[in-house]
This record gives sequence, structure tokens and C-alpha cells, in this order.
Amino acid sequence: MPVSEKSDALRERIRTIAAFYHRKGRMPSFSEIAEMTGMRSKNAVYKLVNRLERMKVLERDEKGRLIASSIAAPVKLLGTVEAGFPSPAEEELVDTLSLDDLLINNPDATFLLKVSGDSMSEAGILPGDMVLVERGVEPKNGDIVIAEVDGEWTMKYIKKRGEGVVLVPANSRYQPIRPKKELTIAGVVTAVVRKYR
Amino acid sequence: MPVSEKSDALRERIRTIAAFYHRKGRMPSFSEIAEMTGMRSKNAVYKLVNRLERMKVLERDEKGRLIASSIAAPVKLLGTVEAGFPSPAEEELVDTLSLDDLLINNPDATFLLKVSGDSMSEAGILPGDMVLVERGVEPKNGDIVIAEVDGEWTMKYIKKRGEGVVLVPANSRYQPIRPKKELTIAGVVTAVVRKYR
DNA sequence: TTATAGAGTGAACGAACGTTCACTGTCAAG
DNA sequence: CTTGACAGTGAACGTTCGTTCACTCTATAA
Repeated sequence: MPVSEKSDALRERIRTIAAFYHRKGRMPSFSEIAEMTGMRSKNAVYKLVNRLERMKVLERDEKGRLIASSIAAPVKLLGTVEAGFPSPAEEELVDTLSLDDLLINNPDATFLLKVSGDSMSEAGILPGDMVLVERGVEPKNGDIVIAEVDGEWTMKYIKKRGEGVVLVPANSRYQPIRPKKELTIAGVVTAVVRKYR
Repeated sequence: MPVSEKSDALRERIRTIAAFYHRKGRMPSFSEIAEMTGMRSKNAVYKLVNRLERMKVLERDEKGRLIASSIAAPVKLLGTVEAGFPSPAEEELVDTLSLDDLLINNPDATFLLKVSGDSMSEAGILPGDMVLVERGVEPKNGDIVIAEVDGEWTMKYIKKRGEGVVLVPANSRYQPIRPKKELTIAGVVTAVVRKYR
């Protein structure tokens, strides 16, 4: 049997398992895999899972159960726009990852805010975009922060000038803000997401 | 006992379960919940889970096992930037969601491409950003597409003019492209993500 | 043709699973 | 003081789990 056919059948089974995970929100049991792939013996699944584990396609916990790992990552990471798309033959070589894992460092401290206003438009943050904001991290010079200054919430670059702090918009039609009395930094913008359709 | 205290203890247990999920990649069993919360009876967990299920905090499959649902969503959705942040008291009221579910319609057909070049910078897509591209969907007028035109891959707006098609950049320093012989649409840009830190 | 490795079958095993039952405190309302 | 609701205990249940063993079938290699 040629290698490519064998590999095709294997990939189809991996896709079946991944589809189960995305449909049900948990990994299948061995019996469920047997049912889906048409196997009539759990031992066939057992050997299949061991092979996939050796290939680093699947992971298991200490009790032998499957856990969601790279197979659960929904999106495949390719190169650059110039590189275009790979052919189906080389598609299996690309890495997959989860946007959650990619963009979120600390789930408990991270919030999603919708952007209104165009004060950061020259930084590529447009009205209607969403920003991921992480609480409780120390803002560094040049970070984009969510701040409450003089009673109003805004999103700006933070620039430290000597002992003072200036909030700088990314839009030449707005002026930098020098907080008069109070300045509360609610969080640091760690990512921007924009959904088209 | 005041309601708020009861609610605090309950929330702490929900957090414990969610933390297990994010740490291990699967939902805990009843025994594991008992161990984590200090309970010595699985039945106490059984009643707890039933209560949380009635509150729509947890979900279970047909075999009684916990499945990852809203508790697994890593990020909390708040209002707008102007609204600022809610107080910890009202924090429990916000919705949580997963960026994967939010941005990805069809996991199998969606890829992540890194942007190089500034031809879409006026649309808020900067070099170094990543775009989610979905294959196999029909591009509508005004969509941003990844296209191979005359042997090169580019990202542009697609405008349909009568019978022809024009690829329009979002940067006044570049010219629209009228494909001479070949035009292959590889996919439609469904979302943009930018990671700051 | 014979040997061999790979993939699947089918039955059995102990462990872990969710579930149920009867029971024990504890605290607040009557 | 009594009662009832609530949270948790501890043991038992039937089921499902992953695992193991012995075996069959088939296709390739010697």
C-alpha cells in the first residue's frame, strides 16, 4: 500500500475526531471513536490512539483519556500574504493554534471592550473594533491603555515624561491629555480584533 | 446567611472548575471537583453540579459528563470604552465568549495569514497584523480578499464593475489593479487580529 | 510458498464514572 | 422548642471507561 493512501485514511480519522470535539465541546471516548470510524473493536481504537499520540497529534491525561490539545485548535497558521496558500498536499504540515491561546495571557484578568470614537484610528484601531484589555499589569511607556481621567474613560497611548504622564491619541485632530487631578489606569490593551463577516 | 456570602462561595467554586479546564484542557470529573473543593462526598458535587446546571453555568452531555461551554470561554465581554470597567460586584453579570467562536465560522476552511506591506493600512490593517481568511466563500462587493493576480499574491478590496473586477488597495499611494489575464480568489478576509504584548 | 508485520476482532478485567439512597448536622423561620 | 430546608457524608449501584490478551485476516517481503 502506498504511503499516501495510508496517510489519507489516517488524516480522515483525525478530522473525524476533531469534528467531534468542535461539535460536542469535549473529546470522544474510545467507544465513540470506534462508532464514528466504523471500527467494531475498542482495541483498534486503542492502537490508533497510541499511534496518533506517538505522532504528537493527540494527547492524553494520566488516566488515559483524550484531552483537547493541538487537535482542538481551530485555525491553521500559514505564512505571509505574499506566500499565498499552500496546496492541500502540504496543508497537513502547517501548525494549528487557538486564537484564545494566542491572544489571551491571563483569562481571568482580560476583558473585551468595543471601541467607539476615532482617537486611535491612526494606530489601526477603528470604531467598532474590539480590544482585549488586561487588568493588573504595569503599563510600559508607549502602551495603549484604558484610562479614567477627570471622570471620563478613554483609550490612548501612555507616555511617561519625567515624573508626569501624558495620554497621547493616535489621531492628529485630537490633543494629548495631561491629567489634571486623577488618572486611573484600568488596563493595558493587549490585542485588537476586528470582525468583517 | 446573607445571599452575597453564599454567592461568593459558589463563585469561588465555579472559578475552581474553570481554572481546572484552562489548566488541563478538559472538564473535571465529579471526584476531581470533590478533591479540589475539599468535599468528601461525590454526592455533594452531584448536587452542586445540578444547581449550577439549573443556573446555566454548566452543561452536561447525555452521559452526565460535564462539557466545556460558557465556563470555558476565556474572555468577558463588556460594553464600550466609554463605559469603562464594571465593579467586581457587577462583574458576574457580563457574558463570556471565546474568540475562536466569535471570529471563526468554519474552522476547516479558515487560515491565519501574516500581513506584510502597507497596501491596506488605511483600512486599519497594518504590517505585522494577522488576518483570518476563509476559503470557499463567494466574495461580495467590497470584501477584502486574498487574490493571486498575474502570479503574485495580494490582499485588496474587491470591487465588481459591471462584468469586470477591480482590486482596490486602501492606501492612496497604490493604484487599483485590473487583472490582465488570471485572477484567483484564494479566500475572503473575515477578521483582523493584532497582538501588542 | 512461506514468513512477517500491520490492522482489526471480540471477550474479559479492574478502575473510574455518574447516580441514588439513607443519614447527619446546622441554621433560620415558625 | 420545633420544624423544615439546605449542605454535606458515606456507602452502594450499574454503567462506561481505558486496557490487555489471544486470535484472524490480508498484503508485502524474502
